Amino acid sequence: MKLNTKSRYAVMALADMAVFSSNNAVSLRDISLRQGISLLYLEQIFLRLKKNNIVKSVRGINGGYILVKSPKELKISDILLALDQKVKTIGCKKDSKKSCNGKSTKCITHNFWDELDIHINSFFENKKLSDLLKNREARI
Amino acid sequence: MKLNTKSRYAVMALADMAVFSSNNAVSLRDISLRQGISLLYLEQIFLRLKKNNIVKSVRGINGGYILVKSPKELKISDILLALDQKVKTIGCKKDSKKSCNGKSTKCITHNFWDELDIHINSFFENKKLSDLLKNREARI
DNA sequence: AAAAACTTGACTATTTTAGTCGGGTATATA
DNA sequence: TATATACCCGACTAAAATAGTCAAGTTTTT
Repeated sequence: MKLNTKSRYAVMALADMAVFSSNNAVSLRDISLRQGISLLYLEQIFLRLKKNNIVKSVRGINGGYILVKSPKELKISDILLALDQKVKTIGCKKDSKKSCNGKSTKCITHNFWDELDIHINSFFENKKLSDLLKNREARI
Repeated sequence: MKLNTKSRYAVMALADMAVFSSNNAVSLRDISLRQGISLLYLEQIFLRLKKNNIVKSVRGINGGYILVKSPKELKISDILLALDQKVKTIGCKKDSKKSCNGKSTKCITHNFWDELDIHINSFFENKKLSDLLKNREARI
């Protein structure tokens, strides 16, 4: 089980912004250099962050991106939602359009995966971007 | 983020066994019919469950599989471990053999993913197979 | 003997993932 | 006003993972 790199890099990049923006826009180029993430890939990621109103952009020279909310208010779940389209993580079966086991009732494991889903999502709901920055020994 | 179907089907199949074994071996054919999972696929899954000592097999007519531990003692994490080889779920970067960001220090998000990992794994550690069977409205 | 059921490795089609490419557009500053 | 910087955006692709099948067994009960 893993999150895709888009989500992980998004969290990383936004954390970087939280550290390095001093009311200025932060350019992808700088993030790319500091975090070692491909610039082209970052562009793709920020496109979606922008569409989902996590960041806003400033064009032209000295442009870049700015966090829409403060790190204290930005939930990690908001970030993941912007990239994954779904907070629903795990289901019983692949094709869950039909019922879990092709029958009318819920399958044995149905409630279990629901519980897990809640467990994981509440973690992301309760974490703010600013929480990542506390007590870190690691600086860029 | 999702678990692969092997893991999900394994949990489903073992839950089925917990319900339907009455001290008899349970055949994959029966599980396949009840749960709507391909027999051939179940074979592949049970091979690994057997290797990891989650089930033992009885060959020949009336054969099948038997849970090694009781459902009350069998942790979900044991099952996932048998199929995934790893409980480690998420890291900062794809190639985490090197450090997270190609530098010597830990990256900004490193501790965060570690926390998440613990959060998820403790869920699996604390759930027993028997827990899935409680209060279920859904029967096969 | 025959049938049921486990055993095992190899194989394959499909999907997902990670990431690149190319050709834009906007804007600050010299 | 030229130009460099930086955002914008859809399309594309190579590689890996996934889900599942196939074939050819072996073992054991009846």
